Amino acid sequence: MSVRVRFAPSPTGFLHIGGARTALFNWLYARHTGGQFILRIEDTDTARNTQAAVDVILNGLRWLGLDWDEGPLTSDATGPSHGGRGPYFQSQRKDIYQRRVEALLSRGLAYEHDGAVKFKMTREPVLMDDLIVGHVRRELTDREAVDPDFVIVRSDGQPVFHFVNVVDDLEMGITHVIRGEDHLSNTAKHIALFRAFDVSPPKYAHIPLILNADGSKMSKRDQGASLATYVDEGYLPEAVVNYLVLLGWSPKDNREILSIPELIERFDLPQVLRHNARFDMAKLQWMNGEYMRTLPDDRFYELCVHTFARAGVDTNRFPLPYVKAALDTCKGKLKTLSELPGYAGFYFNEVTQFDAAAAQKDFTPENKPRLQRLREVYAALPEFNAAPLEACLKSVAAELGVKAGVLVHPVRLACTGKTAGPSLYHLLEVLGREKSLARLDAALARM
RNA sequence: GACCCUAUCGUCUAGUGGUUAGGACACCACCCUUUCACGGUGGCGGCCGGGGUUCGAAUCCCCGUAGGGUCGCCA
Repeated sequence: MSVRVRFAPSPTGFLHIGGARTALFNWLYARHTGGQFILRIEDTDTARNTQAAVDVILNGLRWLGLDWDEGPLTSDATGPSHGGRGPYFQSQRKDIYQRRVEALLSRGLAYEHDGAVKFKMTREPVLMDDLIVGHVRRELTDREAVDPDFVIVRSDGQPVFHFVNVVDDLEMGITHVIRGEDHLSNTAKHIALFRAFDVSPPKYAHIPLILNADGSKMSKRDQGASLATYVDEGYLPEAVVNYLVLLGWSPKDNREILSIPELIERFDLPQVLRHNARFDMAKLQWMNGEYMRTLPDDRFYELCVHTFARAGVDTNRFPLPYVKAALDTCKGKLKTLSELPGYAGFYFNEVTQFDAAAAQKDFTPENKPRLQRLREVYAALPEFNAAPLEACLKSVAAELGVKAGVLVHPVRLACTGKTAGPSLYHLLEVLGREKSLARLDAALARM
């Protein structure tokens, strides 16, 4: 029997990073086994479920590169979809739920109570055999001992989560339910429901949760809880995917940077850990830097141009070769794209602000004649290229009897406004003689 | 309160009875580079506690403790 897994988010307006990982694990399992990955939208909460909220989910999955074999094609609940087990929006499946409720009612497995419909839950402990957690014997809690039955249809006619979730998994032929461990206790209810329908439940695999850095539960409000944060802050989807998969899963051989094809080949449920993991932003940053460094040039340019555009810098005003040359000096030096405008903005904007502490130290009266001398030499340089620029600076330093750093630091500050940035000689070459000398002059005027 | 899950460096993890407890991120030092980043070398740092079982426990069992989850006419 072919594997069928699903990701069934509720469109609340954002995609939780934990949800993204759940989707990833499901997707990887489907791809690993040659099965189907199904996307189902649990939009029963009509009050807050909007089409825009569905787009957040669809776009988030697309950004991560998690394509679904069955599910909606657009965020329109009544719109087109892929697959023969639709509709894939719960809001469009009311008659299916209705039929299932009636079936339970007619067989005496559910009953009406205060206008709602309650399911007759088993009084016995439920045994589960989880692919990750193992054997679990779920006893009734004290509250459940008083009344184990639970509502499956509210008095307003709306079926509840536990019910629709099970009915859909059943109708859609889901074979493996891979979801967060927060659902482990509820699984007893779900298993009982499957049995009431005379079908054997799917296999369950409960994955550990992602916690905040301090070990507390990661909720919507917490920094970094939304996938959008990583999109906005210039992370690469491949880095996010790689980082996420390592939270609760291990390839067991000390390797950490793994490509998607490698992940698909190696991912499996038995290697999923049982304990929760804390989110470590520093490690994600490191990993993002690793991916940034190996990005193909064209994609790097494209991402950089977008990043500048979002920061209000239109790089299209500059000749393409200039833009590319400028970006080439940044390649491999950034951990995230969001650092780019601050790192290389000087290529596209005038430098009006200088690092205060550095200016105090470098823009001094005694440095003025030194910089003036270097300016003269640079002005007369036949070729304004990195190699001669470096050689010249060094010979001027020697002539002046100072270390190269004495000239390097003020020049960098004058041309970029910062103390850190691309290789000095290469950035001067890209900037060109005219701009470089103008910036030197502006700095000299301040000394 | 009840029920369920979990527990190795600060963090992510390897480890399934015998290892000097390994790797990665972070941190520190040095090298490379007169910026930053990368890279290289070295360092710091861990089996939650207590009982068992065993010739021998990070590994198995029990009890604590701690963290997380669930007990809704939320999903």
